[in-house]
Amino acid sequence: MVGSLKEFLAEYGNMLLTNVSRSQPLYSPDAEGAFEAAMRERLTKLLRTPFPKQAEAVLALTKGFKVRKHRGLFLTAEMGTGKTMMAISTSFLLCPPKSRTLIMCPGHLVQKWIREIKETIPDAHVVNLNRSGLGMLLELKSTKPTQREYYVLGKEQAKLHYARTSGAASFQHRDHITWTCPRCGSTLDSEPNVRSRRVRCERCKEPLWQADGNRFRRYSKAEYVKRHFPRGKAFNLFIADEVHQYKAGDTAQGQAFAIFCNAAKHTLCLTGTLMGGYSSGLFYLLWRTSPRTMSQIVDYHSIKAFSERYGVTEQVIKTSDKDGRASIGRSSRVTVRERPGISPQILTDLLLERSVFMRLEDVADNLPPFSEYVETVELPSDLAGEYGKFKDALEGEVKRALARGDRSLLGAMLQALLAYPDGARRGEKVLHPTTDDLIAEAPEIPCDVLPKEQRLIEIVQREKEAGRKVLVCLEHTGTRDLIPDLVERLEAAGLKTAALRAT
DNA sequence: GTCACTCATCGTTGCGTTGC
DNA sequence: GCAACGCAACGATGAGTGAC
Repeated sequence: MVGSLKEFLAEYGNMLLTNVSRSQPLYSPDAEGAFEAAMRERLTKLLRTPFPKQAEAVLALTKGFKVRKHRGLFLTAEMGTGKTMMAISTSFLLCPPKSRTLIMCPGHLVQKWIREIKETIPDAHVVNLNRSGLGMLLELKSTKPTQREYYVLGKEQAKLHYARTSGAASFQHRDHITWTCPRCGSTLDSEPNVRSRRVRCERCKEPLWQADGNRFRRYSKAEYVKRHFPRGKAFNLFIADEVHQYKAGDTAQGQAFAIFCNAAKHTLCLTGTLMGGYSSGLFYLLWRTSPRTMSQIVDYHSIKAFSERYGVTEQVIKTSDKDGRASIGRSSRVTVRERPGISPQILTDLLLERSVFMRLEDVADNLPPFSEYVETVELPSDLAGEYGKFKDALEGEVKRALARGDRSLLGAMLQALLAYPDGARRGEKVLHPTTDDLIAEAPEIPCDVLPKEQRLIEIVQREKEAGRKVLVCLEHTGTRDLIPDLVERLEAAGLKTAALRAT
């Protein structure tokens, strides 16, 4: 195990240096040639131009697809660097004027993608696929692109399918139920497990499940693309936003990602956190975006072998004496599990070749100055006293509950202790989540303006005098709802305030 | 019969989306 | 607005299977 970056570099630095110096980067900002010049010229046709560092990332990705003929590439960039802008610009350079690009993203980002495409690509035809029904896909199937077409789809809409119900015939007897195959009439041992699409009659292989017409009547868009669109030709480019959310092998989202990778000629994966600490998190993403390379390294069904090669595994051997009637024996059980940690070799073997990494610092020159600091404010003495008593009472109750194996108070304790300092004038009560018994109580503290609120008002007034607007984010906006109290005090101080709620 | 291995299942907390 | 659902991430356990 490696503790710090210093230790990491001490252990792996030489190996990394050797491998990196051996590899020839496909794109270098200091050695641009005719290809880059032509692409830079084409970038000027966009409605808004990428920042210089963003343009370099776009050129590198485009070159990876066009020159090195990669099928899938990764853009791993920190929040705020402009992943959306870079992906849209890449699609502009990569795809012909009559082309189709599919974007899968979290549902709340669909409108943002649509807006940014319209602001960036001249004469783009943008379609919101994140609606129920397959109408748009049916139309796509029978037509060819007439311009640069973009289809934006939320990951939930991509995966959601109809519900399944039993396809077996059931017979109610006086005191029990029996099931039979609807095709051959064979008697079944039990009701079929409809969660598995593989459940079939053992005798005639008839599927023993069917669509449940009494629930949501819908069809997964990914499944439709898989069944009705040509492999590798349905879309010129598939952009998977927040791709780390699709890393699992057999979840519905992971399957949808795999289907769209297969349906498109190229796949561009966007994320801020490509590696979540475990090597296995990259296994299916790499298999689905670079199947040819991965097939030379490890079998699709050998995620464990991949973890052993590129990650950290722990082997636990449990032994126990196990005498038989006429023998003396010892049995052991070995379990191998993956632990956090990734070999740097994964960078040189798989990632450097097909990734662009970008940090916020890289585009910092084009962004307004930014700094973060913590402003600490003391609790008023009466509130501090009550907070201490409340905390002690809660801790005692939680310890007693934990001794009984009841962990349900932990969340309540955390939220109550976080909320009381800001909501002191309302008091705080903690009830048991299941029994509703009163666990602990903190009194209301009458206070016109809390010190923290006063400090916030001073900061907002200072910004206002400098001609700047202020965005204030706070927690506890649901059951406790601290927003009205804060708005009231800001307005009393002569500040114009608007509450922006999620719904 | 033993062993190594895979697969399925359960339970937990928190978050977000969908359907009603 | 609420319930249901899906997902991540982890640990634990038991059933089933094939090689030896």
